[in-house]
Amino acid sequence: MSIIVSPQERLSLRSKLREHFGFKRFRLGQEEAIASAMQGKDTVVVMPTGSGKSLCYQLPGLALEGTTVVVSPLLALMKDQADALARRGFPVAEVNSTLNDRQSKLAEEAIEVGLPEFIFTTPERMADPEFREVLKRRKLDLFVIDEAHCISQWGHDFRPDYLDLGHAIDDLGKPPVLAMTATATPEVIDDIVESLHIPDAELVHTGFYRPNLSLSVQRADGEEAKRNALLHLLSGAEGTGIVYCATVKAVEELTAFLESLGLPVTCYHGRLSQKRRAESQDRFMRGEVRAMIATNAFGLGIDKPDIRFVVHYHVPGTIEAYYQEFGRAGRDGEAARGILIYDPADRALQSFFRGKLPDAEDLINAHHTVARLADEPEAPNLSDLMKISPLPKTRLRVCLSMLIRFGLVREEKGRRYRTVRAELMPGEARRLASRFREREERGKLKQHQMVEYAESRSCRWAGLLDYFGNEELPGQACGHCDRCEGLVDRAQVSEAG
DNA sequence: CGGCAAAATCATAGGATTTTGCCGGTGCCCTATT
Repeated sequence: MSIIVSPQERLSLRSKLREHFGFKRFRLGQEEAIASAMQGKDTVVVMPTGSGKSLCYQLPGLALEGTTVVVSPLLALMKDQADALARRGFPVAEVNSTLNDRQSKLAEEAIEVGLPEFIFTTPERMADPEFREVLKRRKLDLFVIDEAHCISQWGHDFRPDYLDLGHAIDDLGKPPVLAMTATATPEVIDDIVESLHIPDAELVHTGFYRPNLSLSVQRADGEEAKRNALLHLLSGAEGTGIVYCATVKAVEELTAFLESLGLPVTCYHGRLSQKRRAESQDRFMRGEVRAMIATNAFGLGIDKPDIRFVVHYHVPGTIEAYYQEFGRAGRDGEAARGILIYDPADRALQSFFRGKLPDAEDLINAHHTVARLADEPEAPNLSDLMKISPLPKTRLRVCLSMLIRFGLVREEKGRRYRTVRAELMPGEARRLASRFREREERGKLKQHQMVEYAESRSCRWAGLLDYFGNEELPGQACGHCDRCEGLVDRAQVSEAG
């Protein structure tokens, strides 16, 4: 870490910590991250879940003069954070689709007069030039991206506005940027730095090792074997945990199965109504169930310190996803377990989910769709385009965002689109699409590395730390994974003998 | 990509084999109805 904190600065930061939050001391990494942000530097913070990342933006946001913008991936997450600050008496504003016209107007007026200390919003809002105009009238002291790995994880094929944050930051006059995440490989950090246009960012990294989490992999072939393995685990496990499945169908079937055996479980996935999600999450948070059966929709921002186990019922797509998911266990520092139930047959599903980035044909299709409506008096918006496009909605949006970045389409007021040129030639489209090949190859490799982890014969933690960038274990073996528990026991026996 | 089920084919009439079709996660936001 290259951030120097002078003794005076240290004193001043600590007094602010006491004054605003009532804490006496900083936790690992916080002081460096805060000092960097306070000095107006761009900063990337990589800290495990539950180690106090939020404070890294809250303290500078309060101490510095100006308004702090916080970009969050989920409305629910945003609400939690905004409410927490509001409870401490700090003025906050949320800007997102939950506001009606009147509320939007009020929020905008409040921002214009500089009332909120913190403004919480989404990458989609940041892509709106009109909203940026409102922000431009204020002095911004810090621009925060929470869960910044989403840029790399979602930006390319799911939420393209994540990739436009760099443009938004430039447009706002480059306020100091603070990007925070719990999970990032060196490549993902590069991705973040590049797409936010912050090449000289300071990196504050507290490491990935979580000695209270013990890891294991259980091979089980076929549904029956997997169910038995899970039942065995649940019967031996204490406390509450999460069981991750890859599909909604699997979540529902497994939940029904466990309930039929009288086990108190609940479930969560993206196809449940908001109401049922909230109910299910509440039951889990209150510890009323043994396990939450869920897809990867469940997890971001879940702040339950005493999750005792995380089981993966299907092999996840990448080691990052895996680390992030099992990492939700044991935030209280007490012992907890991460167990992967591994059936090689499940790999196929992840190959599908890896999906493919737009190809030349998709780009031509999207461009052609915009061109077809060029003669209309008003430029088409997304819903106009969707009516005549052969592409599904998300793919169309991703293609549009790419075409804008390539300078082939431009966006007009009110999220309307016009072609810059009447036609996109196949050769050119192929050339553009070929830029995504490398990313696709990387995706394949990442999936392969997850499989290698599952099939590995060496220490699980050593493998993970190596994946995240050569971090070393404190000792030879971690002593708490299925691969080296035995070794340590034997070593201790021979020492004793 | 690959598992699974239904449909089609083969070959010589009930059943086995091959082919085809379908499905699968994550959330902003906006708009039209209740």
